[in-house]
Formats: sequence, structure tokens, C-alpha cells
Amino acid sequence: MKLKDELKTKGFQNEYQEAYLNVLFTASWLKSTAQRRFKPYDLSHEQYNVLRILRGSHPQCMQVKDITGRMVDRSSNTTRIIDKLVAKGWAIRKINPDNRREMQVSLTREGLDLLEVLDQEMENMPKMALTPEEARTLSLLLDKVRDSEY
Amino acid sequence: MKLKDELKTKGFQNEYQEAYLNVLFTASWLKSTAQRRFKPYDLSHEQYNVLRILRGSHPQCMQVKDITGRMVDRSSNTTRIIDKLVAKGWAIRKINPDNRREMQVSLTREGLDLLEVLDQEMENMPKMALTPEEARTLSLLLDKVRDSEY
DNA sequence: CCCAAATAGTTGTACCTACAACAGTTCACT
DNA sequence: AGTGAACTGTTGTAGGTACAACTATTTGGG
Repeated sequence: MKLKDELKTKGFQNEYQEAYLNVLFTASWLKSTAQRRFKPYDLSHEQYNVLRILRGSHPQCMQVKDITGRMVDRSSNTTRIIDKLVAKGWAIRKINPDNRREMQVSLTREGLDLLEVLDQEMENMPKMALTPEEARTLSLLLDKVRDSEY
Repeated sequence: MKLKDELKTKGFQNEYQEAYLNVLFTASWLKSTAQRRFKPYDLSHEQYNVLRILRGSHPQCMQVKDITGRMVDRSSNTTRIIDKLVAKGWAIRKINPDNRREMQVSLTREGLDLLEVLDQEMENMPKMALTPEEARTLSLLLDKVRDSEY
């Protein structure tokens, strides 16, 4: 459906305002549909994001700041998300003995197993109604948006 | 900057995953830059959204559910956002005597004045680095994304 | 060697999101 | 008229976001 109808508005000031609201609205839409899929696993979207990042360097562990730098949402509080993962037994957090300021965060066997189940779940997810070419264009335009000095 | 570099990743599974993450990342980026602009006015992004919706039907008042239906973030809790607006004197909430289930929410003079100041602020905001045509394409692609059954 | 600055991470507070349960009010049907 | 369903909005709880202050540790210049 068109954004205009979704937001029940009469129209937008210009194409930039529409694009701006559309990015926010679509992100919220994508996030909540994904969230619904994670629900049965007692997992939030952000926690999933961190699990995948950890798998990216497994079996090597990662520092908190490296995880933060790879997160989709930069201002999220990595410490507290890791707290949850550790509490559920999906990750381990240890102080680096060589530099006691740093943490060594890594996945547990259970964390890896969970990710494998989630991989299946994700594969069954219906694809976006875009051609590969359109998906590439979309990414390109979004990259450009972020190049503004906004 | 390209998403690949922003997220310090080696690459994506396919163009759909990249587009997906790019929508979320860009939305988060846009939101936090806007938030920074609202900060001096003691206003959050969501509160601003509701103020604008209320102005859309001013001087008529609106029901809570109509406001919700026009919000960019559908799952946000409209009651509690209105609580804040009322507490700051920007909106008024009354029970509709003809249907005591409904609320009549409307802007105060102060709310309207604040919006006028914010209009100025928004005009000074640098524009997206897109051509009008690109902005239209972006909106079109995002509308398509939401047409998936995700 | 010492101490200020830099670095890594945690904590505090206010607000927002997600989802479900709840309460009051109105409607519709018999 | 009476009652159950539907409607409108509020509240509860757990988790996430924004931003700043804080602690612990390491580093580097004098």
C-alpha cells in the first residue's frame, strides 16, 4: 500500500518528506514483522543482531566496542543486550586478563545451536517483492540518503 | 558511506539482506539525527509526530485511535505519548460527553506556537542528497517492500 | 616513576516499544 | 430491558534507545 494511504494523510510537502517518512515507516514495519518471528525463541531483534555478529568472528571472541561498531542500531546499549544473552546461556563474557578494561564475549554451544535453528526460520521467510536489480537500487539510494549532512 | 563499511562486514548473503539491513540502518540514522534537533525543545521524535498529526486536524480535536492510525510507528503507545504532551501543556485531553469511551485530544496555543518554531528549524535542515526523481523512486521501492507478505 | 588523559565498559534516568490484560462504555440482539 | 460482544482507551511488564555520568584500567609525557 502507498504510504499516503497507510498514514491516512492528504499528501506530503514534497518527495523528500515522503521518502523520509517512508524509510522510518518501512523500517518499523520490517522490524515488527521480524520481531514476531523471533518471539517464540524468546529473542528480540537486537539480541539476534548481536548473536549473528558474534558468530561472524566465532570461535574468536569479541570486545564490546567491536560488537557496537557492527550493530545496525548504533545507539543501543550493547552491555545490556549482552547481559540478556549471557543470562540465557547463549554467550559468555570474560575479562581479558591481558587488558583488564576489555571484555571477551563469545558464543556458547547453545548460542550456536539457536542460530542454526533461526537460519532455517529465516530461509522460510517470504522474500521481498523486489527484483534483485530493484534491491540493489534501493540500497544505493539509502546509501546516498546517509551522505547528506542532515 | 556504503552499508558494508558502516557495519564493518565482509559482505551480505544477497542483495535482499543488504537492502533489509540498509532500511533499518538508515532509519536509525535518520531518527537519531532528527532526535538531536528536537532535543533543545525537550521534545522526542514521537512527540513531534503526534503534534504534527494534531495540527493536521486543528482546530478539530482527534480521538486516540485516529492519532494511532496516522503514526509512523504503529506500535507506539499513544496514550503515554499524549500524557507527555498534556503534561507539558502542548495538548489537552477531554472525555467526549457524547461517547464516554472516546477522548478528544487537541493542541493548545502553546503547542501551535512550538510547532511554528519547529517549522523554522526544519526548513534550515539540509536536504537529502537525492534528486526529486530519486526520492520518488526510493518511496516507490519502499512501498513495494511492504507489499511482501514478510 | 607519577599523574593526567585516553580507553573500555557499566550504570542511571527518562522515554519509547511490544504485547497482553484490563476496565469502562456502547451496541446489538433477543 | 438485559446481556454478551465489540469498541476505546489505559495500565502493567519486560526490553530497547538516548544521553550523560561514572568506574576501572592502561598509556604516555614530563
